[in-house]
Order: sequence, then C-alpha cells, then structure tokens
Amino acid sequence: MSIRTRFAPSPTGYLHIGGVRTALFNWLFARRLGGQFILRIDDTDTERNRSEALQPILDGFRWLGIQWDEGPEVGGPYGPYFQSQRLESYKAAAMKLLEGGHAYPDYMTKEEQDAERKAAEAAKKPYIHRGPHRESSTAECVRLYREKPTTLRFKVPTRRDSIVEDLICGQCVQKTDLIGDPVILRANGSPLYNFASVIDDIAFEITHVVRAREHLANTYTQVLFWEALGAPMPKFGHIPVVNEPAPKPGAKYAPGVKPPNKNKKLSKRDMAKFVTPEIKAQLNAIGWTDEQIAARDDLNPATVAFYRELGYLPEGLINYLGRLGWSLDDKTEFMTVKDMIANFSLERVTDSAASFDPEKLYWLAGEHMKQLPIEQKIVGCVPFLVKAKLVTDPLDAATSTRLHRVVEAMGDRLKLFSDILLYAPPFLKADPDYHPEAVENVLKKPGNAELLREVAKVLSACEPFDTATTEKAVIDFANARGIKPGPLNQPMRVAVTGVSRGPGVFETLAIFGKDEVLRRIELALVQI
RNA sequence: GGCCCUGUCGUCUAGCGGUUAGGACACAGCCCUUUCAAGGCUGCGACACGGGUUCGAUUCCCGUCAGGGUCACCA
Repeated sequence: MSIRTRFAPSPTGYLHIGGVRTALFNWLFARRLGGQFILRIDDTDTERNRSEALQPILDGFRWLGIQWDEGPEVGGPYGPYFQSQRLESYKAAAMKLLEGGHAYPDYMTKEEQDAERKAAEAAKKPYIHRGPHRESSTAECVRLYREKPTTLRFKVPTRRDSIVEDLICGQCVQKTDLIGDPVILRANGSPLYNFASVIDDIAFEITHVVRAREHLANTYTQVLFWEALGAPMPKFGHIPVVNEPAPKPGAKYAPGVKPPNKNKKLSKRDMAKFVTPEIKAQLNAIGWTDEQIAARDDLNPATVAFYRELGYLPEGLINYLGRLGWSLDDKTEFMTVKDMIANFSLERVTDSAASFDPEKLYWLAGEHMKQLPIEQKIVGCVPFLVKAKLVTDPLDAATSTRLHRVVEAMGDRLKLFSDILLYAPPFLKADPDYHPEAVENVLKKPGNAELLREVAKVLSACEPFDTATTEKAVIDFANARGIKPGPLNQPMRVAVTGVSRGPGVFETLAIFGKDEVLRRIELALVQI
C-alpha cells in the first residue's frame, strides 16, 4: 500500500513557519517512501473569503517547492479537498456511529454543561461528561435523534486504555475513563474538527498522520473513532512544536515589549512583537514604508512571506526547517531538498520542542546562495533593484552586463537577494554619491589626494584594464615609491564608488573600465 | 487541579552503559585582507536535581523540580 500523508491548514491568509515545518515533514516522509502528500483545507469554521485567505498559503508552498499531489487546484481522486464540501460525509459517518451504538443524542444545553464543569472544577475533580442517554438502547437513541435532532456525542468505551502507537513518542496510553464523551455533530449537523479530521483521514486513506505534538491528547479520542468505524488505523507521528527564539543575551527591549520566550510556541499573533526596530529598518532598507509594513500583518518573522520578501532562498528555509527537530547525523547541516528526501525518517525526529533561531536560518540561506549559479542570483536580485528604481525590467544589454559583473564581484557577500542593495547601487548610478564619512576618513587623509593623482596616471597606462594588470601596476607603483600597496585600496575604492565598503578594489576598477575610473577619480579630487 | 509529553553548551543537535561528551549557529580572539564578506585556526560554553540498578551512568528505573500540551458544541 502506498504511503499517504497530509497537511490540513485552515485558510488564515498566511503561511506560518511552524505549519510549514509540519507540512515539510509530511512531504519529506511521503517523498522518501514514494507516497503521496495531500493538502486538505480545514475551512468548516471560517467566515472569511476562502480563496483569498487560501492563496497566500498555496503561494507559500509553491515558492518553497513543496508540491502537493492532491488538494486545491490540483484535484485528485479522493476530492473534494475542502472540508466545507464534505459535510455530508461527516453526517453519514456520525449516523453510522449512532446506528452502530457508538453515539447518542445529548439534549443537555451548553449552560447546563458549563454548570457541571464548574462544579467539578470547584470540587477539584476532572470533568468527564457522560450524557443521560448514554445508556439508552441503540434503537432508542436512533428514535430520539430522528424525532428531535440534537447534539450527537460519541460513546467513549469505559474501563480500558486508549493506546496511541506513535512513531516519535512511542506508545502513549490514556485511560478512557478520563476521556469525556466528545460531541461529534452539533445540533445543526456541522461536525467538530476532531471528528471531521478522522473521517477525512479515513476517506483519503491516510496512512501516516504526522502533526504537531499538541494534537497528541486529541488522538486518544480519535483512535476510538477509528475503532468504532472499523477503519484501518493509520500510524501516528506527533512532532514537537516550534518555539519562539531564545532572547539574545544582553538584548534590550522597549518598555512594554515582552522579550521572546523560548518555551512558548511560535505563534503569528505573538510574533508581531518581533517586528522590532531592527526588523523594520531591514524592511525599510529594501523599500518598504512603515505604512506598507503595518498594512501587511503577515510581514513578521513567524511567516514564510517575511523571508520571501527579504530575498531568502527557499532552499535555505527548507534546509533550516528540516534541521529543526530532525537531524541526519552528528554533523550534517547543509542539505539540499534531495538530500533530505533521500534520508528523512520519523525515527530521527527529536523528542523535545525546538526554538526557532533566525540567525542560523540566515547562515543557511547564505550557504545555499553560495551554491546558486550566477544567472539565477541575478534573476533573484532584479526585483529588489527594480523596486529601488535602480534598474528597469527587462534590463538593457549594458545594465545586464554590468549587473552580471557586480554580482560576480560580490561573491559570497550576497546571502539574501536583497543584499544586492548593499553593494550594487554605486555601480548602477551615473555618478558616485560621496559618503561624507568616507570622504572625511579616507579621501581627506593627508597625502591621499596626491597619491590618487599618481595612481590615476599609473592606471591610465594600464592595458588591458583588467584585475591582474591594474593590481600589478599599483603594486609596482607602491614598490617604486617605497610604500605599502595596501593603503592605496581605500582611497581608490572611495574615489570610484563614493563608499568605503565594496567588493575587491581591482574588481571594482575593472567593472567601471579605464575611462570611467579616471573620470571618477577626477570627481573625487574635487571633493577634497 | 487531573491526565499526557519533554528536559545535553545561549540556540539547533550527536550520543542509545565505559567518549578528553562530538558537530553547527551565535559570541570572543588570532591569521588572511588596511573595506565588507568568505575562508583558516583558537577559545568560551552543556548532560536540571536527588535517589537507586550496575564494577561503571548523560544513557536504564524511581522521585523532585522546571517547561509544554490537553481537559470545548475552536481548528
């Protein structure tokens, strides 16, 4: 039998990092074993415009390269894949349980039940709900329900254990006497999540239910559904949750802002607090205004959209999330999706919750960027340059050549696509913007003006005007003058680019070409 | 509160009775480079605590403590 896993998001309008990790494990597991990964949409309780709220989730998965074999937009033989379109099947299953003596109508109102619950709490006793008709005959229950439909409850068997065989947690046991009879159908006929989920898993022939640890407690109830329905039990894997980052030692937080808590589950709502001044500055630097940031409530470090907007490589995010709670061995950190698919196993998923570390994610994103062919780096960078109005898309031939050389010269300095804005602007503007600090600290240093004039002469004699030739010429010049060549680098860099940071200085000169370099040195001399 | 789950450097993790407790991120220093990255080297830094079992416990058992989850007509 083929392996079938699933991920069941609610259409919330954003794709949460923790959810992606769960989906990723499901996907990797299915791919590893040659099975199918299904996307099911849990939309029974949503008032919102579903397609609008669903789209960001599908976009996110597509961007990450997590393809679903069945589900929205791709369909599949077990459809529909929206719970809102499967309501009849839940009712039918509930009727089957009713007629099989596994369910009973419960006319107790919510208020009455709340009162019982409170009384139990006051008595410091667990509240285990058992409805009055629990002991009525099956025929009587069916008759009552037909006559006067109401809330339908599952009859939890007594005096035994509910056992969950979990691939990650091992065998987990709960006494059924501690499980209250759960509502499976509301009076209006709509199902509850815990029940609908099982009916779908049966209908979709899910073989492995891999989901967050917080569902483990639900599972004791759910396995009873599977039993009562006589359906084959899937295997379970309850993966530990993803927690908030640990606060940086010595980090300061604005008054009223709670620091992150590494013991707390990473949630989108709470993560809004991590749109710190630093994060905001990061977004500002790539062209987002404060108003735009405020308008995009999914633009925070708990969502996939955030990393996409900042130009993270999806491969880096996949690698990071895959390593969060799972490891291949004692040293492997860098992995391609292929590596992960070839090696993933639930046995090697950790037992304990892991806290999300944005810095390690950043590092891994950079490691993956190193591997990316230059043409693809350029493709990824262009949107950021367009947004910054430094280029227009499509690029003209001259800009395209220039950009290629800039990205090449940047080398490993490019970790995120948005990093292009840290280095490329001086190369794409007609004239250098001389940074006052650079002018002050470098150009105006005594003697540098004279040196620049001499270097200009040396450079003007270079033929061809490439990295090796200019470098040799400058070193020869320094040797002839009896000075060290190193100190000439910064004056040259600032003269030509206006800033004191950039790729190697001789690469920089080569990108501009002789005439432009000489012209820019003249401009620089005027600054002094 | 009941029940369930979890506890190795700040963080992610390796370990599955005998290891100088390994790797990675971060941090610090040095080298390279008078930029910034990358790279190389070095350092800092952990088995929550207390009992057992054992010749020997990070590892197995029990307890304590701590954290989390769940006890819904939410998903």
